[in-house]
Amino acid sequence: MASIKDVAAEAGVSVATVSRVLNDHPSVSADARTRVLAAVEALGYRPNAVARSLRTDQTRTLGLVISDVLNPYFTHLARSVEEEARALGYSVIIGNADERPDLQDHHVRTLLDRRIDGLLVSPTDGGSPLMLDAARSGTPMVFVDRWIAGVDVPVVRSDGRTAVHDLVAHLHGLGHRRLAIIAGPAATTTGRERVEAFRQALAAYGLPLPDSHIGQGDFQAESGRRAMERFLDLAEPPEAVFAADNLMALGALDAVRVRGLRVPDDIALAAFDDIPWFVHTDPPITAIAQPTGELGRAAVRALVDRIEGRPPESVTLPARLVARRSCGEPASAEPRALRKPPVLQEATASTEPSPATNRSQS
Amino acid sequence: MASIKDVAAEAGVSVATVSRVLNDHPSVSADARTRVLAAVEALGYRPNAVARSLRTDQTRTLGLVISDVLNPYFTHLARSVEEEARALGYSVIIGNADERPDLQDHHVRTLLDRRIDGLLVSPTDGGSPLMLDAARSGTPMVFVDRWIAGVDVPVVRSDGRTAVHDLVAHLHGLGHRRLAIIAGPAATTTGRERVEAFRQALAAYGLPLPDSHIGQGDFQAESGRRAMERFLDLAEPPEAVFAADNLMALGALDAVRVRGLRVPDDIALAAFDDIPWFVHTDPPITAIAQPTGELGRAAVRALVDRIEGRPPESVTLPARLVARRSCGEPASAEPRALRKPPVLQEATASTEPSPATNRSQS
DNA sequence: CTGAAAGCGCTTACAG
DNA sequence: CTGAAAGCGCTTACAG
Repeated sequence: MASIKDVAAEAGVSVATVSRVLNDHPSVSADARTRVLAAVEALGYRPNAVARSLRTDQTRTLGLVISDVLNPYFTHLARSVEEEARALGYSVIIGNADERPDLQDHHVRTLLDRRIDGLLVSPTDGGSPLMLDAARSGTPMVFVDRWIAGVDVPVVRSDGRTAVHDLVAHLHGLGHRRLAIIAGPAATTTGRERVEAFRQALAAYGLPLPDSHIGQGDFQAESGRRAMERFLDLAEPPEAVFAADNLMALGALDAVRVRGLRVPDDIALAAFDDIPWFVHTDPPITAIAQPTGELGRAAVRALVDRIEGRPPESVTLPARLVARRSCGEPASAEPRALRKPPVLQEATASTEPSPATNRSQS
Repeated sequence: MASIKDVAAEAGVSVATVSRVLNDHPSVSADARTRVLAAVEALGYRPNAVARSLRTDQTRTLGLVISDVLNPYFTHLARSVEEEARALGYSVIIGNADERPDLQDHHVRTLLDRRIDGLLVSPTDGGSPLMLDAARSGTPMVFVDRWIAGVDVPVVRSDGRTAVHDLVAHLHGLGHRRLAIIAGPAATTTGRERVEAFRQALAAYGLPLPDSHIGQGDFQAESGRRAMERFLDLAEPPEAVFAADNLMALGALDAVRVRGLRVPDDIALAAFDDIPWFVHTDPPITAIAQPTGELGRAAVRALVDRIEGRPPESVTLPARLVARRSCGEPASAEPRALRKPPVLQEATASTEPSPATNRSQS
């Protein structure tokens, strides 16, 4: 592979001049420039990014550590992150933690070793020493979706509180009184918050949330399945179950089906996180939708602000309830306004209609 | 951030000794080793991977350029690639081409600039000059899923021919005679092959495949939707439609639903690529399943063989038909053997039951 | 406008 | 077993 020396030799100039041409430095003669460019062309020369990074101490690369690539919510997030990063001249390296703190640490370490310019993370847990060190030692960092309390890192997330209240109102309106939740890990902010919001909303209706109606999940399908099985084994099973993420909802749906029962006839089901497939499941699933694409883009902007010395902004965007058919909604409840099928919007559009945003300084 | 010099100073040895300890070089005294290790610990030192790569001319990184991250098939593939790579001591950087040749080139270029040790690609098109150059210039490379003819690059893929024949037999057995296909781009091998296999299978039954029954898609949902609309507009619409990938099937399902029609009552639908959600759609979708995880792992092994100087092997694995309910199968046709819900197997297991494999030298 | 030189943080023959 | 030194491919003050 041709190096800058080869180019310099071919063009009859010094490597310094070649470097200047390559970096658009103003003080290069037109003549030198054309000769260098010709040499670059002739040799098919491409600068070695590794060498450049070593010298400049920047990689123009962002690290993104997500909790689970197989979760469409995070896939969507990752995609929007990469798009925005590319628009700003950065590459992104994705690390998949698979909801495992050890794997998360592995990726953080690898990313740090590669000297990425900044780190975007959606932590799987309350923060390993490594993660905390990274945050404190000044590595530019931004939390997306989930965050860790007590560290001075901007957070870009969506607030599902209002939407959860809307959901409970919706369930109540449909006549459901015995409500249950399949929660995410208590070590994650989203795991805790969704249960809290649910509990508060129930309280507003004077409804109880007994421990037997809180299933402990880990955001993965299998745990949703187990939690739903336990609910169904109860002497008096819940009438409606709210799964704190889409994969647990899928597992729960499985559990219901395996018993030969039906959603929503035998039990209602709703999920946090809306994904294209929820339109097509049997029945279509009522869910709380986050502005995922906008979240990813805002996170990148915050991180790049931080990297480039501008004050980064924490951002909180609202989530919203999308009522479909899995809670026993009457046929008319299917949102006719969404006739343009969401799968296509989500899967092919690079920008969602941007929702009203609440921004708050970090 | 502490450098090797700081460690050397702290330990009272030369940087060469520090380097030897870090790289497990045998000729280091026990004493020096302990002092170095202590210094590393004390300073929280982590070797700079950028500097190491520049010096050793290897990054221990693989590039993976996939056609579309939002496609669960590729997400699954990417995950298994990362797992196997990690097991072999490599990192992987994923580039999402979004089925766009220009974006694909962007990622290949970026990856090459970073001097990744090898490249795994599932080409979106017939091969840009850049891609061809890379292949010919000796960059270790392996094609996964899709490939480009005429270049000497090992291919790891699955052969769907038999499964497509099985599908046609299945459709024929259910009484369908007017069959149609939503094809992938002719510029991709999988796009062409699936149509070819379908055409041959139809011929075996003496069934025609008129041009009006070949919808041209691009592997994305929107194109499946449009193709299905055109089929439904036909004076005599097909009785069964085979979508050449899962996203186009989803789009097609949408188109059917929007017209107020039902699958399979009004029209049967089958898809290439099986994904966890197909179990839960309404109706559950009959699909051709690839051994995706095994494909990803085999591709990594082939690439690493190539990188480390061993002869790489092309691998072809069989795909298989999974009959469900979307083609008008009788209720008993739902695979009871699969009672353990596929969503959980796919989403949480890291290894599928390994299918019989056909291996052929590249 | 241009080039010689230093240096980024490592690894690795070479000499001892 | 150990260290001094060269060098990987760049960029960038510094001097001219």
